[in-house]
Amino acid sequence: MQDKRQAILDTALKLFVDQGFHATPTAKIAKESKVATGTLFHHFKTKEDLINTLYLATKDEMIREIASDVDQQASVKAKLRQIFFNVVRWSLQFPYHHAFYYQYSYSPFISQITKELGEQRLQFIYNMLEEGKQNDVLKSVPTDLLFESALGQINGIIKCILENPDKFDDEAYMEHAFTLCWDAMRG
Amino acid sequence: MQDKRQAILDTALKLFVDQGFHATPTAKIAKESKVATGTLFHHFKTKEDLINTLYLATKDEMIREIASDVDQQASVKAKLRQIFFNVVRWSLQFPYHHAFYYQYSYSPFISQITKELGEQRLQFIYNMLEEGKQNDVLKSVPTDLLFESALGQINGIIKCILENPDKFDDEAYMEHAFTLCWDAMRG
Amino acid sequence: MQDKRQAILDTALKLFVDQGFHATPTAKIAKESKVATGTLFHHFKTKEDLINTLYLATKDEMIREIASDVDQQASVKAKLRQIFFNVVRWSLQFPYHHAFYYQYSYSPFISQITKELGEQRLQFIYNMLEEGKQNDVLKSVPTDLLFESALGQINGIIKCILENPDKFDDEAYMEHAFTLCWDAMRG
Amino acid sequence: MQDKRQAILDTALKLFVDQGFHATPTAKIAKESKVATGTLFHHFKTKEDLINTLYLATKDEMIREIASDVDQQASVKAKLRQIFFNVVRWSLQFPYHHAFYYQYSYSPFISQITKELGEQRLQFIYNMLEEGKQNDVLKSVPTDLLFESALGQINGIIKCILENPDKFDDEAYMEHAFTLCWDAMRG
DNA sequence: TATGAATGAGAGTTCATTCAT
DNA sequence: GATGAATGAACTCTCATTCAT
Repeated sequence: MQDKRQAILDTALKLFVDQGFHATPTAKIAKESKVATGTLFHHFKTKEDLINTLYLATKDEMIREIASDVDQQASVKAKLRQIFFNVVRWSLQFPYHHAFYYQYSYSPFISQITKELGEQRLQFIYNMLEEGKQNDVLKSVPTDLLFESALGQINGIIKCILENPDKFDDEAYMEHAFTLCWDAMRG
Repeated sequence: MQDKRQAILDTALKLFVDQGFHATPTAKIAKESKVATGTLFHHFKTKEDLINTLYLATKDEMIREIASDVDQQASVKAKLRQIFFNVVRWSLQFPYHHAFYYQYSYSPFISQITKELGEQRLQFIYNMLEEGKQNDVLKSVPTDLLFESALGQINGIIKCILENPDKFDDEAYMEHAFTLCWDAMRG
Repeated sequence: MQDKRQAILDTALKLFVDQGFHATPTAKIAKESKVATGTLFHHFKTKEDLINTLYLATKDEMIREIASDVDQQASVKAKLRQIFFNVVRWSLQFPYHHAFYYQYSYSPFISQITKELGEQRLQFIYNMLEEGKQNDVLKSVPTDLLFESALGQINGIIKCILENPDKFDDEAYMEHAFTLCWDAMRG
Repeated sequence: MQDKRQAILDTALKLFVDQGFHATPTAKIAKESKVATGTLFHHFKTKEDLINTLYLATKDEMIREIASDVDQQASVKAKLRQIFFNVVRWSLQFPYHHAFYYQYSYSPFISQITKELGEQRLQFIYNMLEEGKQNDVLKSVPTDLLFESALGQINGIIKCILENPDKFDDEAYMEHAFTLCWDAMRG
C-alpha cells in the first residue's frame, strides 16, 4: 500500500520541522508512522532520499498553489496580488509545509540537484517581473534584487500572520500588507 | 588563557554554518581548534551551551554594529538608511556571522531563553518605527508588520549582494536597494 | 532469538562480580557475549536496566531454589534445616550468582523499586519464623532480628565453605554449621 | 595544612559510601572538600591510593575501638560481650565508617596488600576463640567457621539496629541480640 | 603547598542501515 | 511488501591525571 509511504512522508515532514533533520531518528519516524524500521528503507533508499523526496513534493505543491487562478491577461499588479494572497493562504493552510520549505531551502541536507530541479519551476515569476519592468510598472532594478526583496518581505509578513492567524480575514490588514510589497516594487 | 575558548568559538561558528549543528562533531571542532576534546567541554558544558553562547555573542556583535553611527537627531529616513547600510556592511564583512544568525534564529537548537535574551536588544528599532509612524513619515501599519517586512527585505537583498559582493561599492545599486525598502515603509 | 539476550545476561553477571559494575564497560560485555555493542542496547535500554534485570532474575532463581522441597507439614526446625542446606547448595552451585546477589543487594546501582520487588518474595520465611515463635520453638525476639541474624550467619558460613568447597560433602562439618544457626535461634 | 588532606578523606568516605567508588569523580571530592582538583593529587598519588588510605585508617579506628576496655583476665563470654557491644556502638556512632568498611572489605578496589595489612590486626580475636574452644566454653568447630558465623550475625544485627537506632538503649533488646550470638557459639 | 586549565583515552549510548524471515 | 533484531561506526561527554604558575 501507498498508505504507509504517505504516512512516513507526513510524519517526517512534521518531525523534520519540529526537531531538525539530524535530530530526527529514522526509528522515530517509523514508530510515529506505525510502520517497522525496515519499511521506511523499503520506500526510501536512504534518509537523504526521504528528505529530498519531501522537498520536491512540497515545492511542487507550493508552486502549483501559488500559480493557481493567476489570470495571464491581467495587469502585473493584479497578478502579483493574486500570487501574494496565494502564498499567504497556502502558508496558513499548511504551516508545516511552509516551515519545512523555508528551513530547508538553504540547508545542506537537500542535494544540489534537488534544489535546481525546484528552481526551474519558479521561472514564471521571473518572467512576470521582467514584463513589469519593460512596461515601466515596476522599478527598473536587477530582477533578482526585485525577486529576493519581495520574497523576503513576504516571508516576514507570513511570520507575522502565523503569529496571529485571524489577521488573514482582516481585509484592511491584508491590504496594508500587500501595499508594503507593492510600494516597494512599483516604479 | 581565553585563546583556546575563542578558537573553539571561531571554529564552531564556521563549521555550524557550513555543515549544520548536528552534522558537526565536537571532535571536529576541537581538532580544527587545535585543542583536546576535553577542553571544549571544559569551557562549554554541552554542545548546546556552545551554540547558545555563540548565538548570543553573534547577536550582540551584530546589534552593536548596526546601531553604530546612528544619529538620534537625524530624520527617521536618515536613521533607517544608516541602519540599512550598517546591516549590509556587517553581513558582507562577516558573512559567516550573518549566515549563522540567519540560520539559527529559528532553529530548535537555540533555547527559548537565549532567543528572548537576544530579542530585547532590538527594542530600539521598534521605538524608531513607532516614532516614524507618529510623524506620518512611515505607513500606519502594525509595527511588527513593518519590522518583519523590512527585515525580510533586507535579508533578501543581502542574499543578492553576497552573490555579487562588488555590488556593495556600486553606489547606484545600493541606492536602488535602499529605495526598495524605503518605498515599502514610507507613508 | 533470545540467545543473544541470555548471553549478555550471563556475561554481565560474571563481569559485574569480578570487576564491579562501573569497572565493566558495556563494550566488554558485548564483546565477550559475541554480540555487537548495539545489540546490548537493543535488549536493555541502559546499563542500569541490565543490572536491574539481572538482579531480579537472580533473586527469583535463588528464592525458587531455597524454597524447594520444603515440606509445609514438617517441624520448624526441619523446614529451616531444609532451607539452610538449599541456600548453601545453591551458593556452591552458582557461586557467581551468590556473589552477585550478595554484592549488589545494598548497592546504589540497583534501583529502590527493583529491591522492593525482590523483597516481597521472601515473605514466606518471615511467616515461618513467626510460626516458630508462637510455638515457643524459636526465641521470642523481634522477627527481623531473627531473620537478619540468621541471614548474616549463613552468609558467613557460605564464605567459609566457598573457600573449601569439599566441606559441603563433610557431613559432620555441615551438621556443625547448621547447629550454629539453630542454637542461635531456638528458644 | 593537614586540614585539606583530612577534608578530602572525610568527603571521599561519604561519597564512596553513597555513590560507590567509580561513580564518585575525584573532581566532585575536591569540590565538596573545597580544594582544587590538583590538591587531591598532591596528597594522594592516585584515586586508588586515596581509597586504600581510607580503608586502612577506617579499619585501624574500628579495631582500636572494638578492642577497647576488653579485660584480658575476664571470661571468654565477658570478653565477647564487650567486643559485641563495642562493635555495635562504633557502627552506630560512625555509620558511614561502618558502611564503608562493610562495602569495601570484599571489593576489588582495595589492593590485596592493604587487605592483608588489615587482617593481621584481627588476630587477637582468633586467639580468643581458640582459648574458648580449649576451655570447652565454645563449640568445637573450625575457628574460621566460628569467626565468620559470628561476624555475619553481628552485621545482620547492626543492620537491624541502624534501622532503629534507639534500640541500642533498650537493654532487653540488646541482651536478646547478644544472646543470639552467644547461644550460637557456646559449647 | 595549592591551583585549575588542559589533556585524551575511554565511557555509555545512538542510529542509519541491512537482511533473514 | 513488510518486519524488527542485529549491526558497529560514530557520537557526546566524563574523568583521572598533569603541570605551569
